[in-house]
Amino acid sequence: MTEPSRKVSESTVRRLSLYLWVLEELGEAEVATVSSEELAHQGGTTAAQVRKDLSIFGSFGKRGLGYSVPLLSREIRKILGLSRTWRVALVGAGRIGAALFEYPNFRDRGFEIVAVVDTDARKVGRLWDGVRIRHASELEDVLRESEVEIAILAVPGRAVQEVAERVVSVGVKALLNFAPVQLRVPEDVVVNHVNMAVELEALSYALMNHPREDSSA
Amino acid sequence: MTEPSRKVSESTVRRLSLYLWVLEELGEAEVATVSSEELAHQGGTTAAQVRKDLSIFGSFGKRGLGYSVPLLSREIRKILGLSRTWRVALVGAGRIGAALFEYPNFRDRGFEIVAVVDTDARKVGRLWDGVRIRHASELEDVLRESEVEIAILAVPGRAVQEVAERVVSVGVKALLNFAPVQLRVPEDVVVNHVNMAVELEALSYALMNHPREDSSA
DNA sequence: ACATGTGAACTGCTTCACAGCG
DNA sequence: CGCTGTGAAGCAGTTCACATGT
Repeated sequence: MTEPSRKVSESTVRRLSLYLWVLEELGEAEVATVSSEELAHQGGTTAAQVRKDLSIFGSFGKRGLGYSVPLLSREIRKILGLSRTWRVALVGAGRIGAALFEYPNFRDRGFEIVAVVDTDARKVGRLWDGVRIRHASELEDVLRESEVEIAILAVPGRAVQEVAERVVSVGVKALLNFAPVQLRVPEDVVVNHVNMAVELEALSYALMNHPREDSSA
Repeated sequence: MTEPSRKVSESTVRRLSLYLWVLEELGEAEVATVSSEELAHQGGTTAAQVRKDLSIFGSFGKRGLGYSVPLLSREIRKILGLSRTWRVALVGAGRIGAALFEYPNFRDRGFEIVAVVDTDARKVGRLWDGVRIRHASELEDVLRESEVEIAILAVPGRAVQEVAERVVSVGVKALLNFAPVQLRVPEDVVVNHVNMAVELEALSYALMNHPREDSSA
């Protein structure tokens, strides 16, 4: 069973993804079985949380024993929708785009980049590992031809809202946005953000408010 | 006043960072004043949330009017600790590292990359915009010499825990980790993660469970 | 009149603690 | 006996609604 018994929170989904990383590492190390305790430790959370997260989708463990590593891996893959391949477009072939394209974990996890577009005429026509870079003016055609399901937006902030609208206009329902801009999209489109500036600024805040090892003592 | 009156949540900090992006855009457009309503709209949240977030740190608005764009920008910069410069090291000069180095928003926001290290002997010695790439074996020395406060870890997953420990050993208290691995660090060290795989997998989950526009009707 | 600032209500995530089962 | 699975309790973050101030 992989039918959630209740509404699933965003954070639960993210943790499942983390558990999967841990499980695959354990799998490579030929570990057969793992406790919620151990999974929690390596995944940066608590044992109770692990059990709660998993229990939403079913009972995958054996009492007194723990979870079978290969079985739980398989179940989480199913839950997250990673037992199929997703067709992904990369919009923007700049530095970030290039880095993403090379990121080995994407393909391993079933995300196949089937289309790349850019505005830079010098890049258009080049082959990136078998994928020909097309011009951004053809964006809609490319997305349709390649039957793209997920678009990664790696374009400058000022361009991203317009790009998002064009992507959405051809029926793409999932976006991963790297620009530091909040996208406005229709309700039925899911957007996730990777905002490195926000993460750095959160660090800045933390440093400010946790002055090194206290000097008042 | 920028003293928080109460415990500040992680999410509040992240939203402040987003508000700041919006405010700076408004500032460039010469907008003088903005309501919580408008800030919320552009920042992807609600008006009440905006007011709550800001009220933790003080009263920056004028009733009946809204918030002064330049004033609020300045206040949020102060709150987030962006009125000073942070000395940042980039550990790992691969694709992701290169992309980060070029990311213009970092420098604009006061994050200055003052050191770069890599394990690849061919890269060592090269100058990246005035910063010489040093060998990873010298990591600790480099961090000390350059008085690094924040380390960006852009190294492969299998290496990142060891790198983190070395970075922490010389007193760096803030890490931004790009590897899909949960880091174990001492309590007084802050770690933020940028995990593109997790974001993509969350999209996958969302797509699975929100089949396009329902076919049962 | 209008938009902020905020206590109070609400919602939902996390933690606890233990019953259930291998 | 050990570890999972889970209702119940606790807590944190969000939303509501209005008093406050300009």
